Amino acid sequence: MNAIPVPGQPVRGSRSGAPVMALLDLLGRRWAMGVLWTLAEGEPMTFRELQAACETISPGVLNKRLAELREAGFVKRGDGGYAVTPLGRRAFGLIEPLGAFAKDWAAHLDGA
Amino acid sequence: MNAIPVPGQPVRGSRSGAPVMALLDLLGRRWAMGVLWTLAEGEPMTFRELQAACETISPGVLNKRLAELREAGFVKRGDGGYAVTPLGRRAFGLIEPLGAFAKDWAAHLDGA
DNA sequence: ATAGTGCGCTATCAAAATTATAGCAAGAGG
DNA sequence: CCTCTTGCTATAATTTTGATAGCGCACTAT
Repeated sequence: MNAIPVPGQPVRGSRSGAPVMALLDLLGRRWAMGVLWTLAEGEPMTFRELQAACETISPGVLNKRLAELREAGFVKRGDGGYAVTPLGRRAFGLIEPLGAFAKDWAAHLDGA
Repeated sequence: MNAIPVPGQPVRGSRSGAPVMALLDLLGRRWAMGVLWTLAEGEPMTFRELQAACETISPGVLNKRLAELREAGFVKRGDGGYAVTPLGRRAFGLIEPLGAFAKDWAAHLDGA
């Protein structure tokens, strides 16, 4: 199985492994931000709840993303299922504004 | 060729096409955020400059991401090459804080 | 006119990631 | 024991991405 991108090591997109590039690699994987988003809004959630909330994710991918997010320290397993860690919550705080922006974007695409 | 995710249409991750899910689909594609980031910092850039700045991106993928980002209204072509649009700059403004966060994350991974 | 040079890509094929689907193993409740 | 739920694993099909070659055009120098 392949490891998570680690700052300081070469990652997809940067041989130098600039931290931000490692993070973009990690979060840019399909579903990664979606899982974090969904979980942050409804924690704690069981595997199947999460799967249902994500509508179309497959268990293999969900499991892989969870493993990565856990290894990265954004998500943990506890009572009641999966939940975000404090670090994960900070990450979510950063992507949350995308929600409002997305609405403007939608309007932009309609309008012109 | 496949279209960009559009808010209001089913996208990967949401049959309802919540705007944020469409945006996460678009930006979650490999290299999408990296290209936006790189471009926002060095605009305007030619295709080849961008390719060089991204170190390991292949021209096929770069071209595809550029087409998507252009269709989404985040990037445009003008004199001197590609540049971000005002909307794209706003998007960049949202992902830029990930840079600082990534450093904390790196420290977190080291520390514990 | 001809021969370079750089640019924006397209073509092609291999490798990797993602998807859909089936279903197993373990624990709970009856 | 039987059934149900939960957390995943297995497998194969499909899509995406990655690496590399090189085309067609514009421009320049010869």
